[in-house]
Amino acid sequence: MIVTSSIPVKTLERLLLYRWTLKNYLDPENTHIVSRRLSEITGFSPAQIRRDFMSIGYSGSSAHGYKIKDLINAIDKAICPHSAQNIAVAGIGQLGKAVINYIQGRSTLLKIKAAFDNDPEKINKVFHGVRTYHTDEIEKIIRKEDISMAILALPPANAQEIAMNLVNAGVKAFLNYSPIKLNLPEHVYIENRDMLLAVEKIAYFARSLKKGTDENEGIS
Amino acid sequence: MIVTSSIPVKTLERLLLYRWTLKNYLDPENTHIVSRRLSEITGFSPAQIRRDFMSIGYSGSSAHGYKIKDLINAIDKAICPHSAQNIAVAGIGQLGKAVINYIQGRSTLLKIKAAFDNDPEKINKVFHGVRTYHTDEIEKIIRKEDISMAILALPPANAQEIAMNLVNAGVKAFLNYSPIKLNLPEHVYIENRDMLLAVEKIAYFARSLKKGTDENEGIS
DNA sequence: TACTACCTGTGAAATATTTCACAGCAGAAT
DNA sequence: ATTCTGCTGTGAAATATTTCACAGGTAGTA
Repeated sequence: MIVTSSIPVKTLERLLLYRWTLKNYLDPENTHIVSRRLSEITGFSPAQIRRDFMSIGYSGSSAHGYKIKDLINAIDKAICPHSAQNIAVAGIGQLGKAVINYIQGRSTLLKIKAAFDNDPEKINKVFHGVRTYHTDEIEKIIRKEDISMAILALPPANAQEIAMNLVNAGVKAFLNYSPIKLNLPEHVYIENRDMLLAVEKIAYFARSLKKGTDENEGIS
Repeated sequence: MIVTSSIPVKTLERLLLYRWTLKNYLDPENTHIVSRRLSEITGFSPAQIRRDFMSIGYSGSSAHGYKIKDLINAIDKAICPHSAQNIAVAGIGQLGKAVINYIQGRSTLLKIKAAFDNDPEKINKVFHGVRTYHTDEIEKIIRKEDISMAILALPPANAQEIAMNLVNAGVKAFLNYSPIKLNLPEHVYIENRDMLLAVEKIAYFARSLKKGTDENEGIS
């Protein structure tokens, strides 16, 4: 058995997107898909798609392309959880609730099991099946619910401290929507999703494309 | 004068982060910064940081490093708007409101000028200074307010159609939080931010890091 | 002035990622 | 059975991105 090293992050991201796309595409009419078609849908090149599937060891047929059901299974095996992984949301303001709204129920194995906040008003309220606890209870609840991931949707002032508490309780990976650079131990994974930076990024492209007759005019 | 071609996307992202970091770092004590220090804060290597600044033509001093104020200006000149750019939010549910909450007021030149929804309950309400209009008015409002960018926070069912209406009205770039692959003309820029994919991504790392004594065990 | 320490800017090397291009296969058609 | 078509898998090339490593600069110190 070949024990390959880990999948490159970019490949991982594409695989997740293929998986999601394929689930939508699959129906009795469409049991198979060829790389060119998937390319049209996702925007990645056919060659890249084939290479990505190669990287997880899935082979298609030269006549019908890839069998969608098997392909999804292969992606699952390579990069999706085999057992439940539980999530906490820190900060149960508008964004925290939006995240719960958005995530909860969309995955069978990834579940939000608790929310944390320090506003007494919010404690013990249940939203979409998620109970909010006081941040003092992080240690206890994280261990009790076996939570290994957290989504931060907090005001920046508290984010660092609360993230550190979560790490100490056993959280290994963060999705950080708070506009702050977290300073956490090396072994913790952090994915930053600052909305303002995202808007600034698209603003750059909106400008480049504004009057552009061609696409290359980043700096003038 | 050298008219370089456009900045690579990854460099752009880092520059935006430097800019934000530097703004926080700047105070009477810290007028200058060296690449090593900025590396400690941002996690990018000193060589990369120097090269990024090189790419926008900003030079530091070999004695004191980079003068923060000038550096921020140089980044502004290279990648930030020189005049106002207006934004619309499509879908004024929990996520749409969270986005407005988060963005509005954090940038002087990027402003959310309108929201769209088709729930009659929401029309004409004003939230953080942003009025919600019916989606039928997209064409009119986008042109009136000179909006070139849109943030999509809609249920997937409507997203494609509304995005297309926005494009027809003149929107050039999208930040898409709806879990859907948009099919829009080539010249439109789309930045996808599906939250579920983001969670699945961190879940992958949470697993790899769970019991790992070393960091390379993506597939076992 | 001379020496030290530490920094930037950058060519060149290293690495990572994507694309090219084609051999080889499998079903369809005749 | 043979030919045709269109697809996958993949070595090799191309491209993009990051790091190395060091020349050269500037301030501080004696």
